Amino acid sequence: MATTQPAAMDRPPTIHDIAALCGVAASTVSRALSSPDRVNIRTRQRIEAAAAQLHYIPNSQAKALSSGRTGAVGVLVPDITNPFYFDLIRGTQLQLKAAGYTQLLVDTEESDEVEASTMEQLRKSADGIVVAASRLTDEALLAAAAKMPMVTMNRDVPGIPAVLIDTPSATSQALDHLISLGHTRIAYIAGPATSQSSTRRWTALSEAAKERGVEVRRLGPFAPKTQSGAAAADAAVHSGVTACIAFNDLIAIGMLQRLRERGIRVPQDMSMVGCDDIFGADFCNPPLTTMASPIEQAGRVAVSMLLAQLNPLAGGGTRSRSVMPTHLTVRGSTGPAPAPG
Amino acid sequence: MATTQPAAMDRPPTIHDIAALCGVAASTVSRALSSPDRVNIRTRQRIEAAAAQLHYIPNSQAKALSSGRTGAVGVLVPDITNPFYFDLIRGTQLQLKAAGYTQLLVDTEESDEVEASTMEQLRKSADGIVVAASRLTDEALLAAAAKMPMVTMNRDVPGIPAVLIDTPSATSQALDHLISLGHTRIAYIAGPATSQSSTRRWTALSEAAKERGVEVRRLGPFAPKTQSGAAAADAAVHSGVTACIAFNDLIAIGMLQRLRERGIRVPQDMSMVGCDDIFGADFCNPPLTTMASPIEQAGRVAVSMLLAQLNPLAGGGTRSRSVMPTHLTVRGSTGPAPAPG
DNA sequence: CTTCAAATGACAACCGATTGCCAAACTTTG
DNA sequence: CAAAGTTTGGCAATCGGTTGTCATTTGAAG
Repeated sequence: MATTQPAAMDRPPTIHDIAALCGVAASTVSRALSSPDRVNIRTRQRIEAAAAQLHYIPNSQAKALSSGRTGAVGVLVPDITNPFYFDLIRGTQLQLKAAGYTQLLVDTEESDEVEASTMEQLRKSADGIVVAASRLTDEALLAAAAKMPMVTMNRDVPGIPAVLIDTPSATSQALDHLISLGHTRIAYIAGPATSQSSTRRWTALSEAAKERGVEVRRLGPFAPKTQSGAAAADAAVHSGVTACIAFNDLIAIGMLQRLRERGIRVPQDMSMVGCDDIFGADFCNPPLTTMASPIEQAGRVAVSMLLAQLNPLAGGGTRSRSVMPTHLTVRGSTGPAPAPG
Repeated sequence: MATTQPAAMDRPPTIHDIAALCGVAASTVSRALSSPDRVNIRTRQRIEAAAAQLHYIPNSQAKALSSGRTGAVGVLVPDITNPFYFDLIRGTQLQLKAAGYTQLLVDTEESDEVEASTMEQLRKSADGIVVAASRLTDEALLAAAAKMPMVTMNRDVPGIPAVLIDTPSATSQALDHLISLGHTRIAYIAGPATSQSSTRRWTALSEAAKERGVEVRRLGPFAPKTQSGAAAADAAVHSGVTACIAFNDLIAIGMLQRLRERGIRVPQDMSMVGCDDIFGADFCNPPLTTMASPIEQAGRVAVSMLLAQLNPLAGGGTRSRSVMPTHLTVRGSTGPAPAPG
């Protein structure tokens, strides 16, 4: 059965096919498709029609090779299976797609080496990167940022644009909440030693505690996984505190499970506060009081900042810092401090 | 301060830089680095030393353009934020990395159109794809599979290699479990209409129910999200069943929440069975009885099958089908049927 | 009707690798 | 020591676009 289509090709059409079909040079086709006003509108329309007819899709590899722009942005997260990153990834993906970019998502496995080598790799295949919760040193990050446009998430290094989640101030809110419930002996369950977020929260927390005259001790570091919860829970119980503020919800949920196993009631015997309001925080048992923030939006903002760096055309000066608000969401895991004795 | 390094270059080194440094042709460098035995071992060592000294990293775009192989594999999932896919993604990522491939992860947003256009896009930038829970028709999938190597997950189309999770047989186990607890009126909470998994489970379930002489009715379809749980729970209660087998854990967890709001006790008034054993299934309230399977391993197997297609060198014939076992994990959400009346 | 500027489109070099082909160099054998 | 066979390594084309340069066409103005 004959069709109006030219003979079906075994391989994808190129601009040369379009050029042949229209009787123009390949370069004209290239211009018509990328910088439309450099070409006669009628020619352009013919070319566009031919492109549509052939179902032309530009070869991104070739485009990247000759233009130097890849149209891709790398997104580095320490652990894809950490629910905290879902919404972040979703946010970056949506914003990138809206701008016509492709997202290259990489799990750096909580490893500084993997992170560094990934960046090196991406230097050729991405126009820029968004780095969440970097495990690198400030120096290494600065060196990497010098080689390619970068925006960090939850990592504040002078000279590198960043999106920060304001958990430190939420941490103070959490502390006030616990104090208002009568708690005076409180533990901070620390995250990885290389996590700047953890450090910043601890700083904010211990300062606030001093002002308010309560005792906050630091336990850890612990890996940000539910499995760490058992050790953390045991440490908390042993230390004699009546409430814990955990580095994140994963650890907090793990602690809830362990406390339940040990017959320690939450919140009657021990109050728990998590951080991030991840998937699961609202339906664990008891539901977790936690510090929530608009993560998906944070992802979008990070991408916007990066794209502003890549395409400085728009007038507005490039923001180099964006702080996302965080608030305490109180659920069932916090309650009045147990009567002493 | 002078170093032994050649003057630092402002741009990444290429094989030409290496060639110049060693006094050989660029093609010799290319051969030395890719097919080592086509080049004199001493020359090769000189080249390797130079490459190391310059911190040479091959440009993957250029490599792809000239060789036709991209070294990347696309992984398409309908919804990145669905915890079911975390382990799958982790599995594919690990196996791909081990084989020296890069993973291109794409969220197709439960949309057949996005899925189709993504495949078209990937045709140029990936060597093959793993498609999880496709929303496309069999015809569209076959057409796509004809254009590039493909392995599907949880989608059985003759002619396309697939990894299947044996939830149908687990569904029967779940049914037997419920029957042994005295349930006779049971509902299947269906997933998306275009999900073959949902269809396959329903077929297996209704057949098993007929054999065993119990009544199983189908409710839905429901979107595979916790938010759908409310409507599903209401429908289940209204239909008068005493137990539900849900399409997946997300819906089941959403139902648990709704039932709790409505004061319907689980498992005393209603038993719930989920599917997938996702993150959260073990710590929701009550913990969810669910059908579990080695998802991460499924991801690894899918990648292995794909790579076998891409590099047919190894002797063994290519498997075209792999079925992952599934078993019922009983937790607190299932219990004896309520006494009639 | 001529003149000049602006708009347009063709040519060719280039991005950084891969790879077919061939010549030079080497090893082996008679 | 020469002939035949093997390596080895260089040249150049190629992948599919982009982009600088330049010649030509077009239109407007004088």
